[in-house]
Amino acid sequence: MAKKRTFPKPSEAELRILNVLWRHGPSTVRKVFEQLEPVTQVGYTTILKLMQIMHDKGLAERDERSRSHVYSAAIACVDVQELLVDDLVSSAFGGSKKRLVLQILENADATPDELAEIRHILRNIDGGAKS
Amino acid sequence: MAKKRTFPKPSEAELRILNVLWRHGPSTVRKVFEQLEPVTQVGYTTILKLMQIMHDKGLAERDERSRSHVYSAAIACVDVQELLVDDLVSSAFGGSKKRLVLQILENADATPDELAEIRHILRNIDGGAKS
DNA sequence: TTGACATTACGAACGCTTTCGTATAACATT
DNA sequence: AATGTTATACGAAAGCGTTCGTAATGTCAA
Repeated sequence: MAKKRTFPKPSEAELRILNVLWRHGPSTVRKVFEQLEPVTQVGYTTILKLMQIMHDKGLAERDERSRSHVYSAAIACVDVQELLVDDLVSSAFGGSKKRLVLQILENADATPDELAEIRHILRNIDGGAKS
Repeated sequence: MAKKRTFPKPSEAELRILNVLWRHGPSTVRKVFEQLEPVTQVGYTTILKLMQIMHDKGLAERDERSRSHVYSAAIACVDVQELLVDDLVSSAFGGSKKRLVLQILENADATPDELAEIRHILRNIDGGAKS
């Protein structure tokens, strides 16, 4: 059977940090801080604390060999995306991924023809879920 | 310009209640409780309190004319869905709805041809966002 | 070595969500 | 009217996420 990664759902602040780690690879707290500070306006020790917590939770790994610990994401971006999507789908789309996709597409500017096409393709998705 | 509904992001418990209100229409606390209790195992006064808070926040309206107040969703399902999707997209998909859709479709069983088709259609979406 | 600086560790506070116990009020039944 | 039932209102506690101040520790240059 397929391997099943299981990890806690990252919080919003944790997700911001994960995004930096995914984009920049293994980084010190300072590096992450420098990326986030202009945006979030948050202090250095806050980022530090969050990253320590992420390490405790298993969301991040760290290399302690040098004084400035080097953190890296312990979970794949795509896995988190999948978790969050599943979460959203089950809490706000009645468990149907199809509905989520359709909802997005309908709010976009696609022609009726294109939409019909997509509907057809989507028939595969969502095994038993209602349309 | 288009009307712009603005409301706070519903919490998880609030979303569970909203789902009941959307599905069943205007309901008393007891009705909502009866729907959720088997699933969430939570007490009556908890649901009551939550629904009162939702009323305060403007997420729900209530008719107090009869002793048992009748609550109804003050926001449309599709509006909440849009809010949550935008939230997810900006926090976990680099702001690109296209990436979200593609991610879902790739995890589904669609043929390469179909995927190519969808990619083509998606070119419209996501004005400037990178693919 | 000593002082300045950077880094980690720790603890605490604050806000928000979720939960429930208890009090109070309205209603129904006898 | 008295009693039991059902509703709302209120307050408080517990849990989690986020934030930061401060202490402790390591590093490096003068």
